[in-house]
Amino acid sequence: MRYIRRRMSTPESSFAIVAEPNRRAILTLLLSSERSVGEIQRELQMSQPSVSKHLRVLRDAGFVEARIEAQKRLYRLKPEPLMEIEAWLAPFRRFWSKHLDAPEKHLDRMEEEPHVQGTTKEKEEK
Amino acid sequence: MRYIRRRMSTPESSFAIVAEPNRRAILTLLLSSERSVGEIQRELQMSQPSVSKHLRVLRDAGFVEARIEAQKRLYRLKPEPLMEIEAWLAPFRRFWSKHLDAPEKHLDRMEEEPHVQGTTKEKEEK
DNA sequence: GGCAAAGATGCCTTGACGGGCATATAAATC
DNA sequence: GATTTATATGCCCGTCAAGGCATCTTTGCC
Repeated sequence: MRYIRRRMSTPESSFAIVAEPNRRAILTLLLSSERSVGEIQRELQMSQPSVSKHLRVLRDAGFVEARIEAQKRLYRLKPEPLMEIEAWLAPFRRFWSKHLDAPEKHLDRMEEEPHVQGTTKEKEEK
Repeated sequence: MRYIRRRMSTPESSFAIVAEPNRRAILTLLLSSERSVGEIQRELQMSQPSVSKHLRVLRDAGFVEARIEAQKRLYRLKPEPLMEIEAWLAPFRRFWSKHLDAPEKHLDRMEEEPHVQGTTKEKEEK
């Protein structure tokens, strides 16, 4: 009984995984409790194959893990990948906690120097 | 002198923006101080057009703002979009702080029930 | 005005990803 | 073993984003 190690997506891509709206929805769902594919499908109104595929991606990336119960697969959250994202954000948190104390400073400066909204003269729309 | 409002990407997509590695690199760079396109280009070893394009995306999404100095454009961070991401993560933080206190629980259960690593019998590689 | 430096855009090509649909697998039941 | 329920995969297609390269703008300077 040998286990083939599933290719884990590089830590790098944790962000890419979460970039998909349906996947975020799934993760949020799992926050309250583990769920079967069918339950997720119903609650999020997506097709079964779609749910399975997203779960596959999430599992490969370590965001979730599954447990078998009869024909069902019960998926639940795993914390690590999201913690990586947290970790990346940490330095920024320090940054903005500094800047949000005095947001006026920001705004003020904004008005003086005409805010760069694109260098080329703005074309209508587009 | 009318300002055309630039289409801001929906809050939704903040995640997608950060999913791009080069953009994350740029944001991290800007953490220490504002920078010109040329500086970013050199420090990150990317082509100038690429840098400009990413900055454009970042600016449209509100991650950065620019300031003019001579022919240069000095870009600097804006906190809001990253804070949105933080906000989304918050509920999960609560989740895992619960689960990491006793990670053994996790692991133990894992060993009893054979961990589902894909339902179909694993094929070599692939 | 003409030139140079610094950026911004446009166009094209390529590759990755997500959805739909059909189908293969798994597990339980009779 | 056949059938049913619950999932996982394969395949095809359309879309969209990123990089490369060439080119247009902007701004400063002479």
